[in-house]
Amino acid sequence: MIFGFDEGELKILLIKRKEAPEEDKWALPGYFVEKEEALDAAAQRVLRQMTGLEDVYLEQLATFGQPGRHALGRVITVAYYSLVKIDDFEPKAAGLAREVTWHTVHNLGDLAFDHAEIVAVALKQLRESIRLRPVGFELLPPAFTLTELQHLYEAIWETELEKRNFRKKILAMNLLRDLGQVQQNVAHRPAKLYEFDESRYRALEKSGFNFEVKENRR
Amino acid sequence: MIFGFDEGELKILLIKRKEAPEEDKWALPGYFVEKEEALDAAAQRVLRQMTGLEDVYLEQLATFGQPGRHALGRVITVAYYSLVKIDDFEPKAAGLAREVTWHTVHNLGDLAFDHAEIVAVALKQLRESIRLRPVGFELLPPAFTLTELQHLYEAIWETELEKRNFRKKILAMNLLRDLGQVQQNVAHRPAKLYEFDESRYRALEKSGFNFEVKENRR
DNA sequence: GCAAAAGTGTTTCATCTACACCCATGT
DNA sequence: ACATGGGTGTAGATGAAACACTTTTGC
Repeated sequence: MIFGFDEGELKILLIKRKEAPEEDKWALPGYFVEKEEALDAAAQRVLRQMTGLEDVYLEQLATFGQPGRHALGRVITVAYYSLVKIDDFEPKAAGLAREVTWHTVHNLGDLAFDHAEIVAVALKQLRESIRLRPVGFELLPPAFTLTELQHLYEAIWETELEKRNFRKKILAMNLLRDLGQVQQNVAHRPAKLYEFDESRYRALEKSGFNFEVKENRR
Repeated sequence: MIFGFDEGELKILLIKRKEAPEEDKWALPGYFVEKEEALDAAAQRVLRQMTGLEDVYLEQLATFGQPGRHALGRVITVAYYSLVKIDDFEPKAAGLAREVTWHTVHNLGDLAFDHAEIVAVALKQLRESIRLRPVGFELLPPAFTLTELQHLYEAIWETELEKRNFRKKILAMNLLRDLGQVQQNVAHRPAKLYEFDESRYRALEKSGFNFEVKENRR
């Protein structure tokens, strides 16, 4: 699964299959693991083939192996999900795909095979994951505003957060570096741009710090 | 992986292999998935064959598929872990096993294949899991004391907790039912026995309650 | 009566929550 | 000058942390 964030919405990259079974249905991108290939390497390879991206956040999710989940025989899927910065690439149809596009993650409609279930599991994990680890930043451009970050959490949690407390909480963690720059050409007071300070996070983590964002609803 | 809790220690059930490769090394119990068997069903089957137990907590952990991790060919392992009440059964050697015994989970020594890595991943997940969900009770007998529960957390987290605050926190959740019974034949004031009220937990969960045990070190 | 663990209350401090107004920019 | 979102401070409530002593049993 490839997650992205754009226009305030959590998106997922789907392909429209050009082959049976499940021809013309939307499906998760994926392909077979090679004979002597590690699972992580296979996930990275498929991701690279789909997006051209390397060095992105990639994590194993779960393995799905119900008999009968694929019409042509027993297929066991080791699902991975990755978080990408959505404007780092332009989706192009290739391989199994007739079309490749971003879909808003809520209301995906029917998906091929058991892919709806896989997406549901991924979403559940993603929601937990952004709460307890600073992975949300993987979905944002290198420089972002606090409001963008808040909208990211709101999109993933499907909730609205209280602005002042969210900002206070995030800034109090001391993990964002103020870039000294502001937005350009916006018809309102321009917001400050920040970047995530990964090295500081690693240092704090070692000394027992725990990242946590509370779900402080509005 | 089969976790148990006994004598204040977190234990794991290991088999001593009676066949090459890795003969006579301690290994995680496991076996092949059948041709038309679901993964969950296979995990349950292996667990039943090892312990005779059914209806226990069982959860998929992760999938391990490095080429070369098994000497005789490519083996991909879908690891599950289960939490059992340790005195519900007596381990008996069978199948691949020359011996089957409980081992204290810290300082396991060398394990067969990459099983040490699998145990490490499981431990990490178990630590998170007992913090955020009431799964610790799966490791305790149906009636337990608060001190036993505390020792369970201490064993899994490898830390010491502050007694009063731990008890206050746990009791405040209102998830334990006082059985009105006390320990028998102990050379000190007998402790009250409690049971976990699962139906109350399910109800609270639906109305937005989140189980969480803080790591309040002593 | 002594050893051993069970059980309990309160104060202090930190964090969370709720809330309303001024600021900087483009048009 | 107005519309738009950016940005901030504080008081009150809540929860966490730290602390020592009394109780009940077996021997």
